[in-house]
Amino acid sequence: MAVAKNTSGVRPSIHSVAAYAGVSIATVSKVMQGDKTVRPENVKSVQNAIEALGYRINPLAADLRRGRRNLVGVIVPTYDDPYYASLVGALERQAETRGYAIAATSSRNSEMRELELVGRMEDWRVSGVILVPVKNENGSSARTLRESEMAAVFVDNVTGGSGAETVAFDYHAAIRDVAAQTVRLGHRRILVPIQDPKNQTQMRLANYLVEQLQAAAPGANIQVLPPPSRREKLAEALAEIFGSAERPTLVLSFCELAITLCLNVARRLEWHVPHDLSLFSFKSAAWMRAMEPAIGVVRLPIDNAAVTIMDTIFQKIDKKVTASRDRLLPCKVDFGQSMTTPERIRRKFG
Amino acid sequence: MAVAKNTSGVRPSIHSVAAYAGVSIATVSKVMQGDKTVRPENVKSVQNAIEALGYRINPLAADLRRGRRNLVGVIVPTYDDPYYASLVGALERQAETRGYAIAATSSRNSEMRELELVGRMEDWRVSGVILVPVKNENGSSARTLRESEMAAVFVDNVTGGSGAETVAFDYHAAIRDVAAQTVRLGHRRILVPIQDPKNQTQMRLANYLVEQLQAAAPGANIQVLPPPSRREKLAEALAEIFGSAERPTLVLSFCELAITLCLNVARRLEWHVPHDLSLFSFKSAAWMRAMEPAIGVVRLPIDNAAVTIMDTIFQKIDKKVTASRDRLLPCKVDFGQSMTTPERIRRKFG
DNA sequence: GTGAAAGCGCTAACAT
DNA sequence: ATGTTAGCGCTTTCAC
Repeated sequence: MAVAKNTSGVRPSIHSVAAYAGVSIATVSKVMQGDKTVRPENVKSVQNAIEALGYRINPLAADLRRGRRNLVGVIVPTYDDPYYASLVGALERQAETRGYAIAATSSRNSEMRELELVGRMEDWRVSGVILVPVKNENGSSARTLRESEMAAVFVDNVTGGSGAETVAFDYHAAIRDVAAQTVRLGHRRILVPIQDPKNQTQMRLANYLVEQLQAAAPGANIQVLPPPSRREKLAEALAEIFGSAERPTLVLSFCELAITLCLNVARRLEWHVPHDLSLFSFKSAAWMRAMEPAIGVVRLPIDNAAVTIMDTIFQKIDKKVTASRDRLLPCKVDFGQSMTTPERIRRKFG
Repeated sequence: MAVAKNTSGVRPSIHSVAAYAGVSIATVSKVMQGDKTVRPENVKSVQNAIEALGYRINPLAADLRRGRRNLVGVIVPTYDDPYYASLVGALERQAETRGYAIAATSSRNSEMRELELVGRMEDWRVSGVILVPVKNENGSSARTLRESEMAAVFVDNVTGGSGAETVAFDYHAAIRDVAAQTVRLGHRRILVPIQDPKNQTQMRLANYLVEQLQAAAPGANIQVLPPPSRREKLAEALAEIFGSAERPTLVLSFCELAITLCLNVARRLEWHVPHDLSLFSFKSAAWMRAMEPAIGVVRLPIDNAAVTIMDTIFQKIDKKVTASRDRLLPCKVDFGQSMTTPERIRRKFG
């Protein structure tokens, strides 16, 4: 039956409920936490009081008293990376499945701010922190975090082997796949555009790619292309590269923009992808999959990652701690139709 | 001078600081809030104690006592929309400028969840809530929010004129610009793909666009294309539309995917954009700007929006309340090079 | 200018 | 099974 809800400005406290129900606040508290040792009729009258008054527990008071909160902090470098945005959403879902909420923050790619945020999480008495580090899990904010009481999991930008709990994507396996396919197809002139030389993880991966390629195809011509100081110059740089006699037959890109610009070059020169130019992107975007031909991409299992991350952090929160592990999640390489052998390219351009 | 920091597991409380400094906790509290009535030497010794002990205020306790928090809740439909993701980041910055933090959550496009989140914000005793409604500012969560003690601002998916405080983008002006340009160029066969018929705001805007076009170009053939049940069917639908004799000369798209697919069609049929097919996208994505020719887009002033939103909500928080207003932010129409007259199309196809 | 004391709303011993 | 009580760490009167 619907009851007239409390309509005054002040929110009812546990005392109001106790008074209304004719019991003590301890009993109300017990009912709130589902304690089984309360007489059914008292449970009933407390529930009535709660309903009538529109009572809701004050988590500030409860958490202050209990000394801990069902809250995990999340720190990502930026929301503007669709993967991080998606990760935050997935973590929110996972946390709520377990009766927790997340406190999401962004470090804006600043290690200094990252450190501040770790401090803020400590102030907020969160149970754990999920940190996607700006750099890696060995910086000062990471150290502070590990030395704190809070459960900590480091995600994505990690080196591993540092004794911290980490969850990352197995980019290396993906890179090996792509390198193998590259060599199998016979490409020997390869362009590798990168997005941001300051992104340590990306640089390590680009280097790993180059190593793999050079090991499997000795003497291959591999050009790593950092972004020019002015973004608009990238188009010019690409135009020049593709105008040269030693033009690449394949682009393996860490940079979304470079993919777009390569498509522009191809269209202008009436090259067809993949027959005149092969493409592959390590960063997946929806439009790349919708293109014809579909651009090959690496896709990250974000939802799986969120599950793994939350499993991991709750093991630590619940003190079911074993040794810390580096967890590696396989990612899916989807070659699409954007890579083929460079034969036609050779025929066409010599 | 560096001092040995407190290294025990427990965090120092205001009592430890008071004891260390040889003053009362009231004095420590005053020093923490910058009260001017404390003797300089006491300020000094309290600061020493804080430094020595590594004291940090417990915001849970402080906020519980004070009855309010320097926190504003943010509820967006999803983080996966780049605009919302970007908005959350911008709001985070703005809030922190004013000494506040945000509590970001996503309603996952569910009005039910939106309502729950409003309740959660109330439980959390936030000072205000910034709500990007799933539907509009007249739903039950919005009503609950307006009836609460919390300052409320509704953003983006709003109808206006409801007496609530709203901040939205002036899509209508942008649509009028695009419609005017369309008519000026002489297009009379126009395709309008939409992303999601359940998105009320988008539907209203699409209808407004159609009205504008029909008013300015009576008898024009305007086809609104909702997404097929299976996403993959969209390519087929487009192929069919562009294969017909009455093929559109212009696509005004509310759907990013449709733009990509139109480019595919154009490439396959060897049509050039804009000479054989004109394009415009109401949703801006980075790759569209990098294309050659650059696709015309509408860009939203997200940073301005964040400033306006925070200004608005702080006026309400600080009780500098006047009447509620509907604020409209101009957005930038950037036509790029993807629209031209349909002359060549007529010549080519009759 | 300072400190004692009350209390924010809750949880958890502990006594009954 | 229930109630009393003592705090959690802080802010804020209000005497002094």
